[in-house]
Amino acid sequence: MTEEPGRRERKKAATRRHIADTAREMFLERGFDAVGIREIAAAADVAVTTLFSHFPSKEALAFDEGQKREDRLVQAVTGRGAEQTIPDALREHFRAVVEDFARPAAVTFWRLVDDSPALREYASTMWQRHEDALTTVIAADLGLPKSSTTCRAFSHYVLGVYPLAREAPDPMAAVDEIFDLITPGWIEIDVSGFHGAARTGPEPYHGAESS
Amino acid sequence: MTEEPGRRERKKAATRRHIADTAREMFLERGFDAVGIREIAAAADVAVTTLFSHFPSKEALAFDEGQKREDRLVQAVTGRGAEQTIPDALREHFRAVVEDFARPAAVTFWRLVDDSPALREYASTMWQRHEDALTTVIAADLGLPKSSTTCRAFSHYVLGVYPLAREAPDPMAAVDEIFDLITPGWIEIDVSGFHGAARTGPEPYHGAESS
DNA sequence: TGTGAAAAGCTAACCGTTAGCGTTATGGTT
DNA sequence: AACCATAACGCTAACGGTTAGCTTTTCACA
Repeated sequence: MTEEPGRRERKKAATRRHIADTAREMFLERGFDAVGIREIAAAADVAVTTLFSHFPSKEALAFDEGQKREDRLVQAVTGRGAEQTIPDALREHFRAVVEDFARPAAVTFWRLVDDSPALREYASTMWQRHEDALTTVIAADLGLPKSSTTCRAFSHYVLGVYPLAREAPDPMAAVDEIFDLITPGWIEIDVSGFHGAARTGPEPYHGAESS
Repeated sequence: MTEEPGRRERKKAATRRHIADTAREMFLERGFDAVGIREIAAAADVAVTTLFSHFPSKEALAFDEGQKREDRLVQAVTGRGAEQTIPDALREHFRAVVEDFARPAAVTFWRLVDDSPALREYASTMWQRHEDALTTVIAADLGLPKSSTTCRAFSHYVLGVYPLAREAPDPMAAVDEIFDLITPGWIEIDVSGFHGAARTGPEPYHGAESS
């Protein structure tokens, strides 16, 4: 599956990387809104249609690692230690994310985002998608239906750390504050399983899906 | 202030209503994405520029009562009874919202929204704006800074009921479930004031705003 | 070497939105 | 009663992101 990619796929990946790099440079230099798609395509020496065959939108050019971010989030839940609860795993994950946000490259990137309404909105819809992914993986882990209100509420609450951690004066403290509010008392009200450790063999939910 | 509007403002309001009505009809008949702005303007017999002088975007044509919704939400906090806590006031508010969602007109409207990615995204950014408004009003009510992590986390959590209440099989139960999770134990960890009643004279926060 | 498919390209548009500028109607002021 | 500032509306033309339709190039594999 992940064998030698072959020349074709290597070239494709190279084109993709070249477009993204060119765009990022231009964005950082002149701002997201001040750079047009046609300009980027010209600068990268590709056709506009080629650009859109690699990226679904202009915003996706700037936010390239979005999928990786989501994968890491899901991984934090599925790949947690056998003795670790879901909230603890997520706290650990977000502490790492916050450290990542502090990197100089990340700082300049997020400044770029803050300067563009289009990018800000794209970011918040990205958190939304992450929320869906987190709900799915937690529900699967606990053997609950994806539509479980508690699962959704929990994921929604947790994903709130993204914007908070970016805007708080002390992001790491904000993360801890958020997770400290998830007391056993809160969670145990409805889903005692949340504080259980990782399952060895998850029992998938087989409830009703549609009428 | 709210005196006789005068012929000018009456005509303006009439134009606005006429545009919105025309658009809503067309949307319901053919779907949001299948109707173009130029078509709507032609059907309402106004210029495209006139349309955009009344509504900031195509989506705003469908989502007309967005601002009213936000006002009611804020009102639920500021206008709550002297003996009512913020969570209780919000629970009551959202129970009413859920009943509103059940109206036949609302049902068809939200079906329209669900069928259009553009409208769905617009809705979620609307919840976002509501979140900001709720944070502001709660922070003011409690005399905390707007940037208070707990305030923001709380507002974020609460606003999660909008999508949940729309998608849950039993919306009313979902609302109660969400608010039942807000235990005194949870809130008291950080903001004991959340469970206090309405203030008679709020003491505004005077802390540091920048650097 | 030939063949089929993926990748890249070109042209020309569509669609939401806005800028620039002119026209008319209205409300308040002299 | 004449007048003017301005709000409301209209027209034209464009901008910028995105896509459809179709051709050309590049590669994998026989």
